[in-house]
Amino acid sequence: MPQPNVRIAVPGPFYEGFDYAWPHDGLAPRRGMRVRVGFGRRECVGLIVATDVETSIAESRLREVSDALDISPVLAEPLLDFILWAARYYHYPPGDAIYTALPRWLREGRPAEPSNETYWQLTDAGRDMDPDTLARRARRQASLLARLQARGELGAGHFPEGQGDWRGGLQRLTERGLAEPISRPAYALIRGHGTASAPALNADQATAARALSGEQGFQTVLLDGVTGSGKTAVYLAAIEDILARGLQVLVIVPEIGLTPQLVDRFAERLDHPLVVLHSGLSDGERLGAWLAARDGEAGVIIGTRSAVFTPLARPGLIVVDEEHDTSLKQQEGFRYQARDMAVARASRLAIPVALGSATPSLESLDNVRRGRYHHRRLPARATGAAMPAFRLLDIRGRSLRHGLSAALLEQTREHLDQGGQVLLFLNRRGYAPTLLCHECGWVAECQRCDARYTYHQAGRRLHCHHCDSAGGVPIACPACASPDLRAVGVGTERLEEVLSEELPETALVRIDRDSTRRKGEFERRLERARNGDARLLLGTQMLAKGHHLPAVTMVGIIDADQGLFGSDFRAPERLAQLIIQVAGRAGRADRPGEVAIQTHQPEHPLLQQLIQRGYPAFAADALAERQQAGLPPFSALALLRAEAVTEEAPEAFLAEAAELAGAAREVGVHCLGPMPAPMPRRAGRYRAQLLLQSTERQPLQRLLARMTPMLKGLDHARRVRWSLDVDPAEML
DNA sequence: TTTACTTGAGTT
DNA sequence: ACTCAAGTAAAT
Repeated sequence: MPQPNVRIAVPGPFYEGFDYAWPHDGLAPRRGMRVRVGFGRRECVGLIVATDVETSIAESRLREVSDALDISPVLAEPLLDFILWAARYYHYPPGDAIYTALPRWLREGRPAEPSNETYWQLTDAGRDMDPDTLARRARRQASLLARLQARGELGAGHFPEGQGDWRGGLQRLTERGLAEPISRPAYALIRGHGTASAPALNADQATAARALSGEQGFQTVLLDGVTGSGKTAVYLAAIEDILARGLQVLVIVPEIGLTPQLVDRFAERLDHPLVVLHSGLSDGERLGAWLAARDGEAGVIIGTRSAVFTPLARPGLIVVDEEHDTSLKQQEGFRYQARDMAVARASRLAIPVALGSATPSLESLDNVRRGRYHHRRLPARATGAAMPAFRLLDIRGRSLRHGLSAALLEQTREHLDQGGQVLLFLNRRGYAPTLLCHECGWVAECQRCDARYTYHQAGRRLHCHHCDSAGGVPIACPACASPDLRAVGVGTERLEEVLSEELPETALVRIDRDSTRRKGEFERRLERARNGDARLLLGTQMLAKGHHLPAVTMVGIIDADQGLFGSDFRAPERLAQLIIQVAGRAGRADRPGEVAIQTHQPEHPLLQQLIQRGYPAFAADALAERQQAGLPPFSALALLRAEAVTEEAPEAFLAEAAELAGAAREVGVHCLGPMPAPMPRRAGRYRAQLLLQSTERQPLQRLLARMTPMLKGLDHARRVRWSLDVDPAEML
């Protein structure tokens, strides 16, 4: 009798599964179960992607599955099919795609069960015992008992690392019969208090929340509301509805930095256990949270982009917050766009999905125009504060004191004098982006990149922001020996120096990656900004994203020009989003805020449109430009990148790939390149790229489906590292 | 002749 | 991706 065969997805660059015989004595194979298989000379953990397979592999060469690792699928069929669909869409090997969706412990073949955690509860005796009556020598036990009585339970999570011998104390309480240890699955649940009451929603918010409560099945709702318009209140109202119906909600947020505030707010409001999924978790916590989502223990799952592949026992709603944010796109390995995957997943699950932003991506706005997404605007500021007034500061021909115009400084002074708080934004850290010899023009350049070194005065170092290499600052010019080396251009470090000279009385806090490197420093500085200790705030985009700074009355953007000249066609969109997001920090309280933007391009039409008529008008114009130029969302792009230590290999590989693309003869697909990457050499490697552009998605997808599996076999394939980026977010 | 590194083929 | 065999370059 022939054995039933299974097809296994194994990790590695394989676009097809591998067939294995299923052992006679084992349980029935099912899709989504993990197996251990011999693969070549090694063993690996793979996933059953098909059963009852008619294999074309000769019986003599067909190997048998070594071990079944699960008695039921770790990935339920709909989720497995969704991941496989995503892998096909991005032309990424399915085995690797499955691996990115699984917690590490499951990839390693550990059982798909939560580990056990021990926690302590009071016994009846412990409940009645007054901690003060414990022996005077047992101070630790008394305090533990008091904490137990206050909290109801204590576990490892309640004690920070290295906080004494709490285990011993609880052990003693156990011996006295006052406490008892309980073992339970470590699901990493955060208990909601459900104490905060629901704020009254205005009409717009209520309509939006109703659209998300799921009666209509799948629909995509673009929640378009300025900062402070109460998007979170809408999420929460919809989430409460969904939870009340016994379903779960998946919330995708762009970055870990934004999570604590959001998690706190959710926990205060919702009377359901929730879990967070982000890169800061230990492997055990991650598995616990993942299983809590899969087994329905958690009502709300809040996570960064990879959470879009989390299993859900009873899916009811997906929320993507800050849907325009670039960090929703994974930039290495499995390069998926989490927002797009959230919409696709919601569609398969027939549940609603909310995309929230004050500055929606042009892609989403276009989907609204095409009738694919519902547009829900939340125009009114829930707090009632007026929108900020914008002002362009023309700095052409003006003398700048280290990048700071007299007008901007003057306006800053006024606001400070009137008791306001001022936020200055400069997206360039370090002291100066260039170190130049005034005598001969020599410039300090990174040896491994086509980039200049940034001069950091704090550490007296030259630092490359692209490859992280660093060097000392030369005392004299290496080319002409002149000692006259000058820092040219402004970074946040220098701006801080200038500001503290100009405004010596003003308490200033700088927030960028350098000043917040120490653990907890970011929170400390943010707190100084929030409580008003610091009157002048200076920072990079770290400061721009999602932090509530209610006292800010003025925002200054030091250099808007970078965004207007950027090589990337999305640069203006990013700049506009940044300006609006930063502006959202201003004027939240009683006084209207002001936003001043320094630029050499005050007549730039997109900039004009943005400040005169707002983001929607800007977006309409920017979309029209995209349509003119045949750029996304009016065409589909895929970018094939290659890099190598030799200069020739990437281009040679891409030339071969271009030939493959041409041979496919897909009408409407254009092949541009090979061309050097915007930064041709980075970290000692030469980089080039090939752009595939198509008016319609379908022919491009067909082309990629045929071409990608052949790339591995190209003559130069082994001489380069290549990657394919479907719907690239940045053209870098 | 031995040993270190590169290159190519193949994984069911 | 990973592993092995075959091939080549340089150390003995």
